[in-house]
Amino acid sequence: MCQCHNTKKEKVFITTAIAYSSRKPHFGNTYEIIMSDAYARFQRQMGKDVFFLTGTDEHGQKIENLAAEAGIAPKAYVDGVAGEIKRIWDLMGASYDKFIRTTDEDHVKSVQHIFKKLYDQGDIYKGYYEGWYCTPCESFFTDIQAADGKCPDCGRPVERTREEAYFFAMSKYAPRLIEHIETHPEFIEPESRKKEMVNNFLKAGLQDLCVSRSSFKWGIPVPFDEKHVIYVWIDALSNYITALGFDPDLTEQPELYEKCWPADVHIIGKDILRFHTIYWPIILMALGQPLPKKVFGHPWFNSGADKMSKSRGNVIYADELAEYFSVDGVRYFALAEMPYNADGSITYENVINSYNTDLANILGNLVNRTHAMTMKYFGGVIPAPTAPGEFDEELKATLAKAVRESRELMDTFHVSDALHAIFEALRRANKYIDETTPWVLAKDESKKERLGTVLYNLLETIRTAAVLLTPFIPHTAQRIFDQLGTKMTAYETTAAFGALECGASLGEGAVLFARIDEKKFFEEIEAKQKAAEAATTTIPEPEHEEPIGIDAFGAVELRTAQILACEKVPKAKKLLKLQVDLGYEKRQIVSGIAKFYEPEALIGKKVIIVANLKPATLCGVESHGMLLASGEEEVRVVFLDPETPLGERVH
RNA sequence: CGCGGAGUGGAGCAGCCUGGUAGCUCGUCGGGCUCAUAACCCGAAGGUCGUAGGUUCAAAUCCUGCCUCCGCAACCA
Repeated sequence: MCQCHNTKKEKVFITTAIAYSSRKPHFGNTYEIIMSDAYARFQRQMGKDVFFLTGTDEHGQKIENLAAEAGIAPKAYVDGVAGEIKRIWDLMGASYDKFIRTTDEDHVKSVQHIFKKLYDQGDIYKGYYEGWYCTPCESFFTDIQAADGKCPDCGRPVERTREEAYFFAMSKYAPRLIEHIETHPEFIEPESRKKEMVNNFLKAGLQDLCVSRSSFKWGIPVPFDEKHVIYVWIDALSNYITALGFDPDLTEQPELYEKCWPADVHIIGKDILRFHTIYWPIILMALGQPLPKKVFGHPWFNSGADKMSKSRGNVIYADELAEYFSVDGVRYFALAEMPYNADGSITYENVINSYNTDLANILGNLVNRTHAMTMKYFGGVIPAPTAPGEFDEELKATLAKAVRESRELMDTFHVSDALHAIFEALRRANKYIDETTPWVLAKDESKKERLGTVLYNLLETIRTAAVLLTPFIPHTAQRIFDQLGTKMTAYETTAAFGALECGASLGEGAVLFARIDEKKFFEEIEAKQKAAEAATTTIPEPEHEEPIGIDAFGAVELRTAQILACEKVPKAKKLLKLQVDLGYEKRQIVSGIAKFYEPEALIGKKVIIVANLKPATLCGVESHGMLLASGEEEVRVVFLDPETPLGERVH
C-alpha cells in the first residue's frame, strides 16, 4: 500500500479539535493540546515526519452574541480570544506546525468551494427547516424541544416557522460508513465509544443534516445564496483539509495535502466524537477523499468531582497553574493523571501531590543527588564504567523495560501509563543508590573504580530517562541534558546502555523542581482569591433580558397552588409528575426537578405555578403548567408560606 | 425493558479479552540511611475484588439476575 520503499520518512498527520473562540480555555480544554503535543513530539522522536495541526473555530451565533454584548465586531472579538488561546497553547509548549483559524481567508474560500461542490453534485439540497422560532433568541427549536410552545432557552412563546435552509442528505452514505467502521476496528478509539456511535446514530438511521443558517450572520456565506451562512459542521470540520491547502476547485491538490491526508489521528474530546465519526467521514466520502485513519476521543478533566464551569466557580486555568507549578509541572500533571478511558480529576491537592512526589522527589532529587556526588567525588567529570557489579544488571534491565514499554504504550495513546513506566526506572535508580551506597565507597580509595561505575550507571540512567521524558516535559528534559553536559539526546541513544560520554564534564547543577509547601500554597491562593473578590463583586453580572412593560408581565398568569401528589416519571431521569390543586381546579404538571427533590418531600407544599402555559407532553406525560424555581445547576423550587390560600393570582 | 461503560484495601487506578498465589501510586504506622529538595530506601497494617446464583478441580477474571454510579440518546414547561 505504501509505494515509497525509499529512505523517505513516514509521515504522521496529527490534529486537535479547533478550539471554540467564545472565551478563554480552561485547564480541561487545555488538556487536549498538551496530550496531542506529547504525542506529536513522541512521533517526531520516533523519526516520523510529523505535521501537527491545531487552531480555532471562530464562527457561530454564540460568538456573534458575545461580540454584540461587548459592543465590538465579531472579528475583533475572536481576534482577542483566538490570541488568548494561541498564547496559552504557546505557553504550554505546543509544537504545532500550523495554527488555523476558520476566519482565515483561504479556509473561507475552500469551505465555500466545498459547499458548492456538494450542492452541485446533489448531496446538499435546499429545503425548509420547519420548527419553532424564538425571535428574541433568534433560534430554532424542534417540536420536541418546544413542545409547549415556549422557547427552551428563555421561556417566551415561539412561533411556527418555515425557514429556508440547506440540508446534507447523509443517509445515502450510512451503509458505507457502517461498513468502514466494522472493517476498521481501529477507526474509533477507545473502543467503548464505537458502539455508542453505531447503535445510537448510524443504525437508528441518519437524518438529513441542516448545514446552513439564516438566523445569524457570523459565518461563512453560502457562495450562491448570501442570505445563508454555512453552519458549523462543514465550516469547522473542513479545517483538517483546508489547512493543508485542499480545495475541490483545484485540478490538482497541493503537495502538503497529498502528503499528509488522510490524517493519522484526530485527537478530540469525547463530546464531539459524533461529529468526527459520522458527519465528517460522510462529508469526506461525498468529496471523494479518504477517511482519517483514527479518531481518538479523550476523556475530560473534572474540577474535583464536578464538571468545570464558570457558574460553579471552580474553573482552573492552565496558565495560572503554570505560575505556581511551571509549564512542565502542569504538563506532567495533565499527562500523568488522566486515565485512559475515564474522566480525570484536578484539584490543587492533586497537582501539588503529583508535583512534589514525582517531579521534585523522585526525578528532581535523583538528578540532584547524583550530580552532587559526581561533583564531590570526581570533580564533575563523568567517570568511566569498569567491571559490572551487584545490582547493575537489575538497574539496566528496569531501564530497558522503560524504554520498551513507554514506546508501546505511547503508540496506543496510554499516555499516563507510559509516564509511569519511565518513572519506574527513576524509582529503581533511587533504590540503586541506597543499595550501592556511594558515600561508603567514597571513603575507601580501593573502591574508586566501583564508585565510578555506580555513578556512571546513575548518570546514564538519568540521561536515558530524560530522552524518554522529552515528549512529555521537554523543558525539564533539556535542563537535565544541560546538567549532564551531554549532547546525546536522540532517541536512538536509548537502544543500548552507555551512550553518555565518559570523561566529559557535567554542567552546572540546579534544583529542577523546588518542593511546594501545601500550606503556604493555599494561603497564597486564598489571599489571591480574596483580593479578586474584593476587586469585583462575588456574583458576576448575569445576562439580562430586555426591559418589559407591566402588560408583558401580566400576560403570565401566576397562581398559588398546593402539591397533592408527586411521583417520578418512569423512563425520565429528571422529571417529576406532580398533581397540584389550584382550589378552583386540579391539574398535572411535569417538572425537571427529580435530581433535587424526593417526591414525598414535596407533597403538601405550596408553590407558584404558571397557570396559563399551553399544555405540553414530556416523555409521554402531559404537563399543564410550570413550577417556579430558581437556579440552573442547582434548582430550588419557590415554596410559599403554608398559610397562603390556593388559586390566588401572584403579582 | 433506548444504547454503552464502570463498581478492586482510606483515596486514585491496573488486572478481566487468553480463568490458577490480588498489583501500582498516594496516604497511615514502624525501621534504615545521610549523597540529596524534611528527600531517598526497607518493612508492616489494611481488600470475602458491588450483590445473589451458575459453569469449573479452580472465578476479580466466563455466564445469568439484581443494586448503585457514569457517559450517550430522550425529556430539564
